[in-house]
Amino acid sequence: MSEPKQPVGRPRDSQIDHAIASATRALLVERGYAKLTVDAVASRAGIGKAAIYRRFATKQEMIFAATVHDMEEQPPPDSGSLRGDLAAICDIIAEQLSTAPPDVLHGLLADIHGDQALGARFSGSFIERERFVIDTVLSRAVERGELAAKPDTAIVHALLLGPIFYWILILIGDHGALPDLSRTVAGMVADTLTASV
Amino acid sequence: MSEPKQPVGRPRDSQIDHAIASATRALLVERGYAKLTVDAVASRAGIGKAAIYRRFATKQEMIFAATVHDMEEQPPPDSGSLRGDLAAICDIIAEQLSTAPPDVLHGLLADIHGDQALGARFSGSFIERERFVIDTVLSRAVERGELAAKPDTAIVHALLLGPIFYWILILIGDHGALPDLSRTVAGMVADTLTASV
Amino acid sequence: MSEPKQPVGRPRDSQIDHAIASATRALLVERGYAKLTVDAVASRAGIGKAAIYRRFATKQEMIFAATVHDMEEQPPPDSGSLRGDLAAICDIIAEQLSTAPPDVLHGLLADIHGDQALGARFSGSFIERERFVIDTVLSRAVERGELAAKPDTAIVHALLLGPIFYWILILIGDHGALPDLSRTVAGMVADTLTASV
Amino acid sequence: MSEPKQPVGRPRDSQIDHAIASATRALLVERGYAKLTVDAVASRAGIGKAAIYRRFATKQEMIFAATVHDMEEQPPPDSGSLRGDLAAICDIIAEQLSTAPPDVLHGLLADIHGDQALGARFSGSFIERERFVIDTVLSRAVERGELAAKPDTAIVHALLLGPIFYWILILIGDHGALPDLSRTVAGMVADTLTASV
DNA sequence: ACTTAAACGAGACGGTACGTCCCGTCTTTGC
DNA sequence: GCAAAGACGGGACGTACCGTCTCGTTTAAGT
Repeated sequence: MSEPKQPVGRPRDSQIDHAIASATRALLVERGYAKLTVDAVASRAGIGKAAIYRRFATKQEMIFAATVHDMEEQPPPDSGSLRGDLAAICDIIAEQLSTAPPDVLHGLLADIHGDQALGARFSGSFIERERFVIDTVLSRAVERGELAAKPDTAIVHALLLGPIFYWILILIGDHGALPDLSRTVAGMVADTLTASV
Repeated sequence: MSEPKQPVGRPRDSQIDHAIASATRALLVERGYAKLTVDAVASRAGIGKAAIYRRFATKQEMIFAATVHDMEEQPPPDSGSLRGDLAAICDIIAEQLSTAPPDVLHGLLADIHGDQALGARFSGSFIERERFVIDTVLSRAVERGELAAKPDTAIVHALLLGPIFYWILILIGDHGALPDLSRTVAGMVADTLTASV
Repeated sequence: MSEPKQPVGRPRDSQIDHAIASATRALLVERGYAKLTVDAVASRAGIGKAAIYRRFATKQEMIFAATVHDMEEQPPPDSGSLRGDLAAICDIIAEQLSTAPPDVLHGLLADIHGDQALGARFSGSFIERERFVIDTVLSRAVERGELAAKPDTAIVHALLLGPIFYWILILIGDHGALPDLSRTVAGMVADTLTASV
Repeated sequence: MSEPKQPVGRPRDSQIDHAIASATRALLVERGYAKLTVDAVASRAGIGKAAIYRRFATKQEMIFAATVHDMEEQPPPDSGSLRGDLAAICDIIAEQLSTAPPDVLHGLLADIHGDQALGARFSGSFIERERFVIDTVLSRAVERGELAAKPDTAIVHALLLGPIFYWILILIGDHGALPDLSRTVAGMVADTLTASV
């Protein structure tokens, strides 16, 4: 009846999972996305290539796991006001996007949307996580009476994070301007939502 | 003294330029960005690889030329109101982004930002064009008295187009919802700008 | 002082020895020497790879044990005449070589002579056995008065078995012609030896 | 009607054919058959691996071409007597086999007989060449009246070269004894053939 | 019965080579 | 004197196999 799936044979070495992720991240920073090779990751991690391909079907999945998948979950902010919550969400995203080398972001997104399976996993992890955070914040605003009705989460999602992504990914704008942009976006979206009550 | 570059020898065949661009676009649609090879483009176009590399330094430049570069210039809209102009800008962008396969957009962006020269060309063509369009629209709004002062064009750029790009590139959202999103974004930005007077 | 190596712990399972040898032979026939893998042998035998490497240092030793080593010893023939004895020796060898797939013989020989230890074992088992058989037959011929002096065993060995091996291993000749070849070789060598008296 | 197959495109560089063969032979001598890698051959030859795999489907075909296929043709000896001709044939073969590293011979033979296509090519080159040489020598002996009828070439082939191959490949006998063995074999076969008149 | 120590099936591990693919360049022949 | 055809050096990919190494379990011999 139960399916505890007690595994036979030698179990996977979880240290190797970490070693792969670490080596991948280090090499992404050192050499950039385009120059990253699986052999280099294996060599840096002190393991064999087979150990990588036993875990990931392709190089892209490995990178995905080492970056997007391993991002720690962020609990929804709770500042007491919708505007404050939205600003916090923007700040966190801006912070996360700023720390990654810019070509990694593009390479990663290109790979994600060039592979059916990865696209689904991306939606299921990062996108879904953001959706949940925004949804929670909006629900609290409704409870507080700031909003009369909960608006479409997906639309708010795009309105809120779109400008941040665009600034970093497309305009390659000054990162120093990001806090200002965050506040502007958050305020604009908050005003729009409360006004439509 | 003059440099009209009077060409010696057989001139380049302009039909080949078109054949390359056509073959590239066709293969991008058929196979996707990741599976596009220069050999395949040459074969499909019925030409030799040398003819491609005589025109473009890299595969990325070829794709760039066949996609971004060939986008026709759009004059700034002039609907009479800021809100209408912004909505028109959003609609045009949404339309252009919708026609391309999504993985091509990501691949292209990744290549653009992975190559110094292409990045500059992209800024000089697409980005600069949008900047000019938005700047013109904002200036007209100031003349009309809709705005007290012309706000930072780059910020408006991000606020306006960010959500559209995010919807299409990151969320892979329903294209049917794009007109609504365009109107929402344009209204929101217009309200924010006029309110801050 | 004594070294009976009284074993502690679980004793080796002799059924596994047979399972390995059987699986090895079966896979050699089914897939050929080049395609034989240790994993396949283990899988076919229903055992783990460790059980194989506990018994044999290398894949080559395993194959060697499953083929050469298991050949039963043949007592020297005693037909009453040198010619008859030599023909019997040829027939037995031809019979043994015919049963094995030809690529196995070559693979085995290559491995044997590519590995010091295996080469010595091969010399000590197969070669030495043949040498002894031929030596015995020649000695009996001397006793019988068929030969005046015992000729160099190694030379006779080569003269006698060389053509058989060559026919099977190099020419990949018709096996139906082997009895004829055996008789021809035996007669020729016998004549040569007796003529040189 | 004609099929001169006038090739389009850049022709193969015949220097590369030689470079591959030379590098292969050099590395076979330096490292032995088992340690030969395609990458090492490419590196030594100063070429890319693709240039090798454009010419040969597998590593084995490459080695085959560099060794067996490139052996210069030897015209049939014509010493004036059957015995002399046979001895010459034996001497040439013994000489050729002696110069090659022993593990190369075994590895080569194993590969040849482990691959259908290579086996056929081997028969068509080396084996056929020897067959022709022996056939010519036997025909001349018939013309000279040394032989009443031409015996089966394949049988003579095996009788003549078998002992030489066996001595070198199986017995790993002393190479110093080869001239003696050659003479013994040639005399024995010549006697047998002439006696059966 | 209980301990002990090795053997066992399963399969992960480091390493090495394979054969494939593609990029951007170079070299022919033909129009 | 350019164009197609395609060979070239280089380099990464993903696969396969070897011989080793854990795991948790089983089996006998010695207590």
